[in-house]
Formats: sequence, structure tokens, C-alpha cells
Amino acid sequence: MGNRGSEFRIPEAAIRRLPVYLRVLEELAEDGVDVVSSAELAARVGFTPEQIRKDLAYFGAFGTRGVGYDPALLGLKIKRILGLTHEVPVALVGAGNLGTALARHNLTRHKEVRISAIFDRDWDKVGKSIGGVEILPLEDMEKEIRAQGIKMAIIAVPPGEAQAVADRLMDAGVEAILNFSPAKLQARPGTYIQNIDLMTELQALAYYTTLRTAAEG
Amino acid sequence: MGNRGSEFRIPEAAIRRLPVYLRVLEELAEDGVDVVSSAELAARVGFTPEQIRKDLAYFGAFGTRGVGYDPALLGLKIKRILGLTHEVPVALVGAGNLGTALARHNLTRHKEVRISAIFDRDWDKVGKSIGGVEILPLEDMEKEIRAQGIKMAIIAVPPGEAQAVADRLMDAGVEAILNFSPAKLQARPGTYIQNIDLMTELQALAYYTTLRTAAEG
DNA sequence: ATTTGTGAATTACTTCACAGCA
DNA sequence: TGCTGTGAAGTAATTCACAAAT
Repeated sequence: MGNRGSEFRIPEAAIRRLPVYLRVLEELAEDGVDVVSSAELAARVGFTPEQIRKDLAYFGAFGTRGVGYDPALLGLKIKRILGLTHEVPVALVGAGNLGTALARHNLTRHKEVRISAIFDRDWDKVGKSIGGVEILPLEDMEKEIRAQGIKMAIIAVPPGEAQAVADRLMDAGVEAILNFSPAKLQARPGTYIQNIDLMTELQALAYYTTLRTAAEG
Repeated sequence: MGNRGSEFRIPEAAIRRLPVYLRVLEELAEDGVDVVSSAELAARVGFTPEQIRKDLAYFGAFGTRGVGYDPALLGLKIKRILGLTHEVPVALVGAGNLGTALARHNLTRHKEVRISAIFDRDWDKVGKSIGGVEILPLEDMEKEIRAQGIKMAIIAVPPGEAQAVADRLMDAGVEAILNFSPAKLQARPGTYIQNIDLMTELQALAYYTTLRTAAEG
């Protein structure tokens, strides 16, 4: 789905699993666990041990043979790989149902990535806050993104506006976008766009149902 | 990510693209377009023409050589494949930030799949409605799912409760689940679970940023 | 004794290239 | 001629199987 002007050659699928490992590793570290095997980790994240070891091997050797991994240490390594050692600011464009939910959801967990700027076209929403972050007018987007040095953004606007918003974001220096609008959104070279279409995912689900078999003609 | 007790052998990736084609085809049909080539369709959905033709070929031959596809007809065929010819009822478990947003979001577009039952553990929420659908107590879940013949569900509860909810859903006859909680959620044979962890997706995004390169040590 | 790290084998998915048909 | 449908080729991702390390 996403694409990028390739530099190294590490599978996108592997990158997307790393944060899952990270979450479990942080839980283990918090519980005082000082060693975990790829098998134990696999049981908790729902992938295979081989896959975990392979994913990690793209970046180096972080375990001890015959023993396993130190959750705290491996967690730190993964944070370094992903670039989550310092809190990463994210822009949210669109404070509708979904955007608002994402903003509130983000507050509860996951301190590594924080929505630090919210923009909306609707002047009735501008000035209001979601979890302490004020909604700013769309006009101020580029200025605020540059001021905060924001490199990541979430698009949660209606489909018709999505590409225009993406273009403006990329112009303002944003390099990675999570797009929730149902639209193709072409990424420029050196830029990464991950599209998540929730209603489309829901429709695809229907295929795996026996209702389908009955309805098929 | 998802898995299933295989019957046929059609790539999951292909299935997940079909609803994207469907959305564009319905737009075209509504605009009175009576023929579209795989190349034109590809430009609109952001995939390649070959991929579209290949995906469709798994299910049959729906186009006219030298001409293209009839949007209305192909749309109907895809609906049949997915099992979206009749409105599909979906259960939503968890009426928190995300669940509520999904419910409201679902009302606006996509009539093929409709959230027709909402459940929450919190008795303060029970009795209230989201877009005309009343929130029911978690206790009534199985009863209501069986009564409505629901086969699809969305899980938007905290991670600790997710597996228990999934088990209860599957016991009640649900065959496909879209899970938004960060948890492994093992699917039983004959059942399909698609996991979408939004905050994890956001964290993965950081990798594709130049901030990462600077932070790496 | 146990578990990592990794080349090799396998499987899944995509792209190519062209035959088949309107 | 023009575009679909599809085997063949190529690429990407996963799983296997075992040597290396402690």
C-alpha cells in the first residue's frame, strides 16, 4: 500500500511489526522481566519466533544465544531503529468523528508519538481543544508545522480534500502520512504515505463470512 | 495478519482491494459512465491495471476485450463476490472514542455494511444511542447477535478485554472480526480476524522520517 | 542444553508479455 | 486496433533447518 523512494532494502512488513514488539517489550520491562525468548515474545505478539528473529536481524544482533533478549534493551534498540527515542510530534488534519477519536485515543497510551497540532477547516471548531491541544485553522497549517518541525501527519478529512491536504503537508516538510480518507493519495519521492480505509476493511471482512457463500450467484 | 481455515486459494491482498474497486465503480456508475478500462480504473484506485485484471480473474471474466468494463455490472459482480448484495449487519463492541467515531462514520457512507448493534460494558452508556442505534449492555450481546443473525463484528474495547470479547463473539456465531485493540486475538478455524492497531501504525510511520536517521545511534 | 542468527527453501504476491477476442 | 485474460517470470515475504554461541 505505502511506497517510498527506496534507500535500504528492509521489508515494509517488518517495519510495521517492530512497534508491536516494542509495545510488548515495554510491558515486560515494566513488569521487571529481564529476559524473554523469541518464542515467548511470539506467543504474546501473535507472530512466529522465526519472523521476529528475522525482523531483528535486518538491523543487527540484539539477543544472547541460549538465553534470549533483554526486554528493556531490545525495546530501546527498536525505539532507535524507528526513531522514537524522543517524543515525536504529529499533526492531525481534520477534527471530525474519526480525527477527534484518534486525538483522544492518542492521549491515553503511547507517549512516543504525540498529536501536537490539530487543524480543521471548520471555524466553529477552531479555538476549541481536544485533550489540551487547540484546534487551529487550516490556513495556519504550514506555519505551525514548520514552527514545530513536524515530520508526520494524520489525514482525517473528507476524500475530496485529502490530496490537496497531503500536497500542502509535503510542501511544509511532512515526510510520512497516515491517511484515513478513502482516496489514492500519491506519495512524492522521499515521502511515505500509508493509507488506511476503515470502511473498505470492513467490507472486505464480509468475504470471510458464510453469508457470502449463500449470497453468491 | 488475518488468517483462516483455507478453502479456496485467493490471495488475501486481492480480497482487500476489491472494496476499493467497488467504491470507484459505484462512483463511475452514478456519474453515468458506461465503460471503464483497467488502466482508467487503476489511475483512480492507485494500483496497476495488471493487478486489477489479475484480481478479477480469480473470480471470472467480467470485461469485454478491446473495450473495458461496465462499472455498474462489475460493481454488482464484486458485491456478489464479497457478499454485499444485501445490507450486512455488523456488531460494534465498545462505544468509547474510537467505537463511537466508527459508528458515526459508518452512517455517512457505505450502506452495504451497517452497524446494527452496539454493546458496551459501561451502564452509563447503555440506553443512549449513536445515530439511531441503541447501546445495549454487554450481557445481551450473544442474544442480540443471534437474534439479528450477525456474522461480522468490530472490537473497540481495551486490550485486556479484547480476547474474551472475541471468544464470546465467535461462540455467538460471528465469523469475521475487525479488531482495533492492541492484542494478538487468535482466530479459531473457520473464523477470520483482521487486526488494525492504529497507534502502532502511527509509530511505524516514524521510520520513514529523516528524524529517524538523525536519532539513530 | 538452549536459543539466537541466518542461508536455503518455500510460499505468496506482483509484474511481464502476449495470446485471445471484440 | 485495443483491451482483457492469463501463463510465465520475477520479486517479496515467510518458514525451515541448522550452525554458532553461551
